[in-house]
Amino acid sequence: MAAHQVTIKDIAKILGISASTVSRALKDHPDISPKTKKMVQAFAEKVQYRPNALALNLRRSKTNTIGIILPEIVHHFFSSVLAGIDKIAYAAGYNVMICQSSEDYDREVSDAQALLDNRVDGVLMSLSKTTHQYDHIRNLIDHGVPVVFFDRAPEEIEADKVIIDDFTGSKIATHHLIAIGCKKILHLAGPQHLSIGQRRKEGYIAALEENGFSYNPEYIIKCDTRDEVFANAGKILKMANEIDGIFAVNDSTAIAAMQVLLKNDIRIPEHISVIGFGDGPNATIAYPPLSTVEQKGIEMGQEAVKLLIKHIESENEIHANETKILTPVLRIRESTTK
Amino acid sequence: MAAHQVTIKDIAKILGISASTVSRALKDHPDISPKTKKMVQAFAEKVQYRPNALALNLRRSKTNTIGIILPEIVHHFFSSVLAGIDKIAYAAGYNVMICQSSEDYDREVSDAQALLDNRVDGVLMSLSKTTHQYDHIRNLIDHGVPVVFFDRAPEEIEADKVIIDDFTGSKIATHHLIAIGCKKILHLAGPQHLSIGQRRKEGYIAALEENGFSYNPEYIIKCDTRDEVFANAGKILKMANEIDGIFAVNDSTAIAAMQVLLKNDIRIPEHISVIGFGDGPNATIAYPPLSTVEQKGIEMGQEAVKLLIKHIESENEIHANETKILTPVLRIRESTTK
DNA sequence: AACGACACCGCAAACGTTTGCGGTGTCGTT
DNA sequence: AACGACACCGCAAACGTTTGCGGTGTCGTT
Repeated sequence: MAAHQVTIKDIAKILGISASTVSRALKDHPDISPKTKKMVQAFAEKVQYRPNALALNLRRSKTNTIGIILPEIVHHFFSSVLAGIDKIAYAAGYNVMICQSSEDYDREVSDAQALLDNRVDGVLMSLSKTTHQYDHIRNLIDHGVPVVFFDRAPEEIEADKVIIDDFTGSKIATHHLIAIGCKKILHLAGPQHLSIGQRRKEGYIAALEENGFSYNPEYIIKCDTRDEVFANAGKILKMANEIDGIFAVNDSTAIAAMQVLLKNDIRIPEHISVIGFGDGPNATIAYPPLSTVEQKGIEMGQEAVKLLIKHIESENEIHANETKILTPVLRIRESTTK
Repeated sequence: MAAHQVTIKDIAKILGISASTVSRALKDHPDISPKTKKMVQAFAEKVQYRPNALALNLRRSKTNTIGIILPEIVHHFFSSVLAGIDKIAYAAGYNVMICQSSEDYDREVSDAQALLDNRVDGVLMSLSKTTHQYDHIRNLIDHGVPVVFFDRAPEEIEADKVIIDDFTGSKIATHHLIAIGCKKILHLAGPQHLSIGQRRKEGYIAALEENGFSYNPEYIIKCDTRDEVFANAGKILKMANEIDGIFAVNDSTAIAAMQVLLKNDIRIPEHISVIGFGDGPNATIAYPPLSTVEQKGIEMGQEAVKLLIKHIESENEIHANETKILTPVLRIRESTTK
């Protein structure tokens, strides 16, 4: 056991011909006689010859591998994106190499370097929350590695991007709250240096203004994780008498907020209506089922990897950067059904 | 732009020395004079030289890459395992190449082949539900690729394995139901050709017998996904009058069952107590919060990759296969708190 | 008889590294 | 003067492929 894999050289030696002939016979090159081809192909089949991908990669300096850098694997949205990527990549004959930055800038930088060292054909990437500069990304691009961003994309970098229309999405969500009668809406917001956090806040503000409501900065709290909700529970409960609606930047924040409110006998949606953003499986499992804005991770992954493969395989044609914007859809459930 | 990466040859040519000297200077080999070392190292630093991983891999036929084959990425348990793997692997200097079989045997076979072609140093794997034969795995092992299974492992294959003690886990869960007064307990079971499904059923049966209950085969339904619960809703509701407890093979099945029961005005836990298996974030979000058996995905991933790395780096010492059994812990929540 | 056309195959270099081995040059010692 | 010890460096082969180029052999044609 631990048998070494049979190589072209092995076949050549055993069959008494040169490695070049074996190589050509295997790929049906016209220079090789039918008799030799048959012999080589039959023998290769018999010994289960498989080309060594390492050698191929080195030769053509192409690896048929796509690198992925994302903030967290254990996160329903990102793992759906992964699933979408994987499906298309597999069908197109690419492998995927995955790195998670764990929302850490330094890790993101070293991941980018590792992918470059391994000569991946392209990189799919979503920024970590702690990333404020982009030299590691420019480094990839300067070395000819195509980069496509999904979800969290930097405005400063020219590249293909697949994002959802966060502005419109949160505008729709806020409009919905207003439509069912909410007048004082709290926004649990994401970090403002990520366009995603910023856009969602802007959509919220725009919806208020379109409805002639004055926008109250006190009704915006930076709070975008379950833990932050619990940390800010006092603050939120103190406002609970004033407000009648909450729009949270993501579902798990919305759900945690609902749990805090329910525990303090504040009824949802009768007292406060709540809407989230994302539509993972949690939304349907939550109590009450959470209204939210659907953010199709699988579709985002598929679109991103399609753009990347197109870029990779278009070789040296000039490449015009594309930004694909997915339009979000409102999913109304019981948390906003009075 | 699209600048090609600088190589040892480039450095050698520019500095007017041989590639061998550059190579040795970079790794501080004693044969090289301090002056040359300084010169090479300074220059390499300046031009940001990075070794080409492809060439290194070919040379030492080692890739510093770990292959992973798992059924689904979009699944909280598996994505936590991934996160656990990634953390340890990254710290140890390994990259990870991930393939999802999507519960499809053919895909699993071709994934295994792809990992072999890419000469990964080892494989971490959890079987798909449709895998009933193991030649693709034997093929890996026969070619000297260490394989470590996690969670879903075949009994027929000799290899390192990290599993949880499914038998004890479900025995504990069933005992708990009995302890709070349940006498007729329905088991929503997993597929019986996977040891995981089988063991959990056996634990359920053992708990019944230890308490002197007769075991009723009609109280076992093959049903281990949300969709299957909805498909079997009629059957389950028909039994709802007789039974007073449900032990489901996993959390999402348990939660779907609770939703079906609640919709038909059957109260939980007053009328029927429900317990699951897994303890993902869904359990705390469910209504009522779901009692379950904790199955630490992150820890499982970490243990599995540690075993694998140990195997990889022990080289040619004889390797005794280990099976690591993680002990599950009961998490009591409101779904079983009368 | 000589030449061209064609079929078929192998040499060698290349991708970017590493490393055993041998070679040169400079000392100090006898 | 000759030798040994040592420092320092380069050649060449190797990992497993691919591919341009050239080479040989067999025809048929004139």
